Order: sequence, then C-alpha cells, then structure tokens
Amino acid sequence: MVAISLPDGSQRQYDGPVTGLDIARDIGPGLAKASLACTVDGAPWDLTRPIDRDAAVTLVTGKDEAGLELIRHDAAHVMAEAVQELYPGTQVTIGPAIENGFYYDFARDEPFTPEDLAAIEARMRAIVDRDEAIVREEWDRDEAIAWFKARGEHYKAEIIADLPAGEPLTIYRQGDWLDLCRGPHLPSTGKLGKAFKLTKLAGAYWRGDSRNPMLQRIYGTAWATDNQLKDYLHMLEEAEKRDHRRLGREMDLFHFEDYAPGSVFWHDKGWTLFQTLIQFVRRRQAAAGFQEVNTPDMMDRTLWEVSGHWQNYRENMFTTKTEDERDFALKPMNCPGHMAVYKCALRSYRDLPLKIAEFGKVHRYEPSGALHGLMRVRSFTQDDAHVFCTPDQLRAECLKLNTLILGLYEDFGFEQLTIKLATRPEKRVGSDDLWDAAEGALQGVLDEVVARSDGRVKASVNPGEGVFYGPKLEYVLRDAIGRDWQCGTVQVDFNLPGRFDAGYVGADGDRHVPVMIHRAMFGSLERFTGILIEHYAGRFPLWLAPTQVVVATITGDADGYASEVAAALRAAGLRVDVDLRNEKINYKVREHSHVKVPVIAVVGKREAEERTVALRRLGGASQEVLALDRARDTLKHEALPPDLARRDAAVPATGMVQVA
RNA sequence: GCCGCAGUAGCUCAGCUGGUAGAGCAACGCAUUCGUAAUGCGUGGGUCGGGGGUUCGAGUCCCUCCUGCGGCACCA
Repeated sequence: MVAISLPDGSQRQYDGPVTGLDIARDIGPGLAKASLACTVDGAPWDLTRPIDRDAAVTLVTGKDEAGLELIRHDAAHVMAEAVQELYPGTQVTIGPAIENGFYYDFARDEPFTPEDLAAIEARMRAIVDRDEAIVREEWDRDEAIAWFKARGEHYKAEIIADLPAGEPLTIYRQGDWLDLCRGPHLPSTGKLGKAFKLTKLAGAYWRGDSRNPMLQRIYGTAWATDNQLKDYLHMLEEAEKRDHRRLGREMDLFHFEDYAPGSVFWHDKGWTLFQTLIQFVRRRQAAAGFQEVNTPDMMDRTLWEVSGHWQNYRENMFTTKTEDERDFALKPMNCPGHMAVYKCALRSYRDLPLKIAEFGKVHRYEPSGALHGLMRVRSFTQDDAHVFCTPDQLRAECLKLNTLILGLYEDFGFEQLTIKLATRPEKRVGSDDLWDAAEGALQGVLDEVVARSDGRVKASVNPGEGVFYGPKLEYVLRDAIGRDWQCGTVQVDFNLPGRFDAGYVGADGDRHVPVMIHRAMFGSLERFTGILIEHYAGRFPLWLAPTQVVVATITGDADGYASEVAAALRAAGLRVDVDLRNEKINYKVREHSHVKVPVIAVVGKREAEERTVALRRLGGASQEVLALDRARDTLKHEALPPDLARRDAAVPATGMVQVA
C-alpha cells in the first residue's frame, strides 16, 4: 500500500507504486492534461516516475513557477535535439533554464547564423509534434563517460567526470536523442507546447572562463501559453522604448563619437540634468559634514606606485609619457588625490572624522566589448568621497554613510535594495589580519542595516569581489522595470593610509594611522543619469526635467504675452523655453510631448487678455487654466528638489522668499 | 578582449545575382494665424564608417582597421 497525501489535505491509497500522472488522472482529466511534473516530499519528480512509498505529492502545472522552469529546461533540450539533428557533429554542453527563458551552449566549428535560428526553431516545433516520450534512465558513470566520448561529446564527458562519484547519474532520453540531466522533465516533448521563440546568438566561454574556448550560445524564451509569450515580447519592445541611448538622442541629452569611444558629449539639456543631480548630491553631503575638494586629473607615476594602482590596476589606466620622459596617468580613482589633501596638514584626532568629497572625473580603460551607452564608459564622474577616521569611529561612520545613501535613493523612488559584501580578491595589498578586521567591520554594519530595514534591504556576499585595497559594500538598486544596478559603494581601507604614511596625533599624543572609508553614492554620475532616464522612461519629475516648461502660443497675437509668461516663470527659477513658431497648437503639443517636456503652458488671445495660462501636463489630456501668478507659484513649488521641499515643509510658510 | 551581427542623408530604413544612390520623417523656403499629439506646396542634403585589393566598372565581392548592437568575460 502506498498512501499519497495531497496539498488540499486529502489522502489517496494505492495498492502498489503509483505515478504522479496516475494521481492526476484520478483527480480529473483536466489536471492530468495540465500536469507537467510533481514533487514528492518536496523533491522534484518526473510525472511518470513511480512513487513506491507513502509521500506528500504536489502536481506541478504551467501555472506554477516550477512548471515554467520545467518548460524552459525542456525547451533547451528540445533545441539541443533539433541542433544535433540539423548540424551533425555539434557537441552539446550545458543548457539551463534562466529568467524568462533558456539557453544552450554548443561547440561547433561553423558559426550559427541568424538564419539558422529559424531552421532550428522549425525543427523544434517538429519535435514537439512528434511528441516523443521523455524517459528517465539511471546510468553507470564510467559507461556514461565512455558513451559520450565514443560519440565525440567531449564536453559532456568532462561534465560527467567532474560529477561527484557515488551519486546516481540520470540520463533523459527523448526519441533517439539523450542528454545527461538531473531532471525532472516533462513526460513528453508534446507537453512543451509551442509558446517559445529563439531570440539571440552569442558567444560564451566554456565554464564561464575567458581562458577557455568560446562556445556558441543560443538564447530562447519559453512560456506556458501563447499569450504569455506575446506579453513578454511586448514587454521587450516597451523596454526598448525607454533605452537611454534612444531617449538620449530623441531628447537631445548627449551623443557619442567614434573618436571618443566610451566618452560622453553632453548637450545642453543633458548637462543641465547632470548638473541638477550634482547640486542635489552636493547639498545632501554638505549637510552630512563633507567638504568638497578638487584634485588633478593627471598625476605622476610615482604617486600611483605608492597607492599600488600602477602595480594592480595598470591595465585599466590611461598613461602617457611626456617629452621629458616622465610617466603620468589619468586618474582612475580619486583616493590618491584625497590622500594628498589629507597629508598636507598635520591632523589631530580632533579633526577626525575628516570627510573629503569630490565630483572627480576618472578615466578607466574598459574592455571595448564592455562599453554600453552611459552605463559603461571610459571617462566618468564619481560622487566620490573619503572619510578618514579612527578605528573606533569606523562602524558609526559606515552606518552614517548608509543612511545618507539609502535616503538619496529613496528620493528617486528606489526602495528595493540589495547590499552585497565583496570580500578579499586574489590580487590585493595588505595582510590577512587587516582584511579580517575590515571584512568583519563591514559584516557588522551590514547585519545592523538589514536588521533595521524592515525587510527592504537584502544582504548577500560576493566572495573575492573586493577592491585590491579593501572589502566593500555594494549598493544594488532595482529600477522601475525590475532591473538591478550596482551604484553606491562603501569600502573600508586599512591599507592606503599606511602606504601613504598618513597619520594623526591621538589623544595620547602619539602618532596613529587613520582608517579610510571610500564611498560613492550614485557611483558614476553618467551611469546614474542613464539609469534615471530608463527608470523614468524619460518622463522626469519636474525638478529633474532639463526643460521644465514650454510656453507655446496659439497665434502670433499672443507672442508678447508669451514672452512675459516665460520671463515670470524664469524669474521663479524655472527652466523655460518659448515656442512662438507659426505652427498649429496641435503640432507644438505633439512635438514637445515627444521630447517629454513635463508642462506645456499654452497661451492664446484669451489667456493674454485674462492674464492666465493653460497648463497641460505631459501625458494628460486636460488643461488647467490658472492666473499667471498662481501658475508660477504652483510650478515653482512643484519644481523643488525633494530635499528642499522637505526643508520648506518643515519650516512654516511665511510668504517670504526663501534664500537657498 | 572573445563570439556573432551591423555601419547608406540629422533620424528610421530600401537598394535583387557588381553597371557611378532612393523613401518617409526632420531641416530650409513660401503660403497659412489655424484653441491642446502631425496645415499645404516647394527646395537643398549622401566621397554609401576609414584604408587597401579584385574588376572595364564596387554601396554591392575580398582583406584590414574603426565604431556600434546582442551576449560572454570584466566592471561604477
């Protein structure tokens, strides 16, 4: 007897071994049809694999996340079968399910072409039509290795050889084709359905290591229903519409040139946005006790040797030799410059913590394949700072930085965060004792931050991902369409101050070495601007919009008044354009809406006579007619950056103009 | 850096197997003064990414370099 308990609490008795499919059939033909796999006491289990003991069984369908994953995994297998049918001699390697889809890495001398994708997809559909039974088999390890080797499947043989000995090794057979796989799988290829599509071709290193040969990866997406597939493809189109490279051109924010790969040409509007962000950070960090400095972009090699960059970061640095044979480097980081500022005076413990900030433009030679719009560039501006403090102050200072950073993100609506602790890398300076201390300090900070965050902040570890001089906390934020971006960092550094022979006089009158904390909040201002463009899809909140208001006339009669309106709004600090062109108002509204101007102030004869403006919000269909003074005050208030808005809210309004 | 793909007017793109370039939008000019997402007519604009080669002849074929796109690797 086998007793099966189901998720609804019911129990079923069977005389002997039973399969998930049997159980599903007993419950109903609809469920039998919909079931893809099951779990047995929580473990994934093939639908047709016998269960010979009492167990809790759950049936998995395409509606479950686990079911979708099965579909994607099977899609990978079916694709591999199709590829090997069409292109004999191609070796299979690995093919997992991933978010929204799957991929499979193949080894083949001939490159796949985009046209091949269509052929492969067609063959996949044929395999689904064949409805081949997918059968689980347990094989002996050595036999499996020999079997794959005999067929020239060297990668697969290598994978099996690396599997821990003693564990049962499972092979899934579908038709004439088979693959090593942990499973589970669908009962047959027909169950896969046809809601899939091959999406892209790419190279990928064997085992993810750039020293290994490059394989050919084919990506696809797969879903339980055609509608889900359609929705997903539609979502991709929408994401493309908010691509910052496209919006940057359409909104006239910036451009790139072939002769400066990875360096931005900011246009007036983009630079206005960029500077607005800098002003915002500047106010916030000044309030937190930072002083702002500026250090040279180019410094002598000897400085970089002291810092260790010349030895550890050279391949990322732009260097130059001058006529007099001196080596210089464009700064890839601001820390050595800030060390110089710190060191140029005798520091006492009373000066600590000393917080030095700089909107420093750094240059890094990034691999050509890494460049990507504003997101990955070779010259960028960091909202960088270094906190020099005593070891006793370290923890409290890290916590203060955390508060500052999280507060900043909230003002842009980024509330879901992951903070990763990146620990010591292989290539590093300093003793293990120092690394132990630094990693311990950050772990402690992280634990406290997570504990106090009400679940908004998640923590994880990135082993070996620290910088060569110290471990770091990486702040990863999630944007409006669910993508994660690493922006801020807090790095603890017990090394650089010593290398630079920096010191302070303690309360005991002796000389001590300070601890240094490196921090960036937005990280790269260029990249953060790109993230914001995509996050807001170009529809910036009023305070960030490069052009906040366009005053547009209906007829030439209103030109004089329009200029008056613009002057009044500009006097209130707003960024205003005037559109006096001899065009229809429809045309003007359409054009300014396309470039995402948040407010269009329409003025015609009527408004001129009544001294009003008709405000039209981006995306809105209606207008609001306000007296000019009223419109000015409303917009001025709305255009306040969040920090200044809070300050104003905290101070009872007096009707007096506030001086920033 | 590696794999694949691409580079034609400001933008989006067409240009079959080689026979010295085309559309829409934008721009400019003229007319139109028209109340909330495209007024009409007209005009100009390209050494087809750079260099080299094959050919009587190259946007089209070959080589090479550059840049971009999608991944991989790397990373803010």
